[in-house]
Amino acid sequence: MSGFYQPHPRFLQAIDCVIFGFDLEKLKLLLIHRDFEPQKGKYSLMGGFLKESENLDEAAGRILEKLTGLDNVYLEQFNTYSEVNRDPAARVISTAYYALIKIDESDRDKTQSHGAEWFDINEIPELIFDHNSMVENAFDIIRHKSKFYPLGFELLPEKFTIPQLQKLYEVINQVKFDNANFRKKIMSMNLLVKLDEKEKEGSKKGAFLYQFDKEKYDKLIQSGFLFEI
Amino acid sequence: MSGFYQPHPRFLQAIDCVIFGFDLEKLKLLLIHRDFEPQKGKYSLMGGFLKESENLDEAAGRILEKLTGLDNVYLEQFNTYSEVNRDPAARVISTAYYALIKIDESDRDKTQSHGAEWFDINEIPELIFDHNSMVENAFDIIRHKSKFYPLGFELLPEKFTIPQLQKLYEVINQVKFDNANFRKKIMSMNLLVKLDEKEKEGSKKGAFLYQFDKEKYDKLIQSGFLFEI
DNA sequence: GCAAAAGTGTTGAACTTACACCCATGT
DNA sequence: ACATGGGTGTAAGTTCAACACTTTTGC
Repeated sequence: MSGFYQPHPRFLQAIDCVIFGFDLEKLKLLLIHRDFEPQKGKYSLMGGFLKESENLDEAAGRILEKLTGLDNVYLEQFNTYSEVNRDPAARVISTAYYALIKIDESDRDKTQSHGAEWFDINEIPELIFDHNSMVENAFDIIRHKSKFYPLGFELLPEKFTIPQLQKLYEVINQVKFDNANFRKKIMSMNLLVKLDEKEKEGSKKGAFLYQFDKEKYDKLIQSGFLFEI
Repeated sequence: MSGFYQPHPRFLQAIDCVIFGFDLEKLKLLLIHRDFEPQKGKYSLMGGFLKESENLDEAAGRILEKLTGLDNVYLEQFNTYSEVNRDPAARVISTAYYALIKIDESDRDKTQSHGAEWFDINEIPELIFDHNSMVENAFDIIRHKSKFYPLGFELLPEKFTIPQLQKLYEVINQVKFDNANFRKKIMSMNLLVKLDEKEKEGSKKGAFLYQFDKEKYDKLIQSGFLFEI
């Protein structure tokens, strides 16, 4: 039974993670300052190699946990990179994932011990191999996908204000929205639960905090509802 | 330089193609009746293994050409499947592509010599391994993507009528559209060139033929236009 | 002449957009 | 008291969905 595939070549299989975060001001990316070979000293995405005992999703989760301490994170495969010389040291196929994490929940000790730093999405340094392409592709995908799926809430704290949510969509789409209209659109979906607390950092008046109601969203989806920003 | 990655395992890397076509009535998929092991006798997607000398896009193009004789086809990677036991014969990672082809241009001799047959998308038989999941995933993606990108024209002959275009979108989305409104929406985009010919098979009156103007589309995109059905 | 599909026109409802305006509060 | 960002209201413009209607032709 195991003889059919003998003549075909085998490849090293890597995983790279494009990790997005939002600090309530800017969209950020978590990058590694490499103190290991190859390309020691440069910046890169967090990555690793696939093991015999796991699938790619599991490997991506393992790698992300190692860096951030976070489990149960929004993590999605988006492309597999396979240029023959993408990695000059060896033929490596790399499957890329993007992760959306809540910065405030990540483990600072872990990220620091890996030499990881947050970069503004508009100020990404030169990265190794094809990692800059991976970042661009991932950003394009979340920009498009965030319009039709409630991805945004993965990047915000559990409790957030409407202006914070608006700011997030503005930095993702690199546009300005009218605050009155943005609010109306979001509210008309009935997906947010208003809390009795206010957030007072951002303004003198303070803004009410809300939570995303995932159960309600799942129910609405069943009945044909389309999320759209 | 080549010693860094030594301890990591290597994997067989396959490519599988979900090949869509439209016969002006139904959305179809090109499947192989396997007369080879493993799983001889069952149906599967067309696939193959990655070579040392090529990347995945090139491999997918090669495999598609072998089956259909077609070059320069709309072909896009959409997911990499890596379950540990997805192929019981060996650990194989498979990157899946979907192709949109014009049935009338494919090489019948080639497809027949590979034992390939067209199946209605709603009547797909049981396929080997995880190929049924691949088909479902690919269909979901083209359904979504065809709303915002002019994918449909890849499936139609060079010259087509508005009712044919409408029928295509109806079978992709499994809905019925109002013909007056569909026509208005398409026409308002100014992307079709009306020809002086009529198509007389489909009806007594006959319908005018049109061509998709790719150059105009590219120009409009530059200036911020959004295609949407 | 009638059935059937191609193609046009009209209308009210729904949704967007722009913008004026009020509210609460720290300084 | 006033500047600042939070939050509400409204009117005009645009798009959308439903459907009535006309056209052409093979039988």
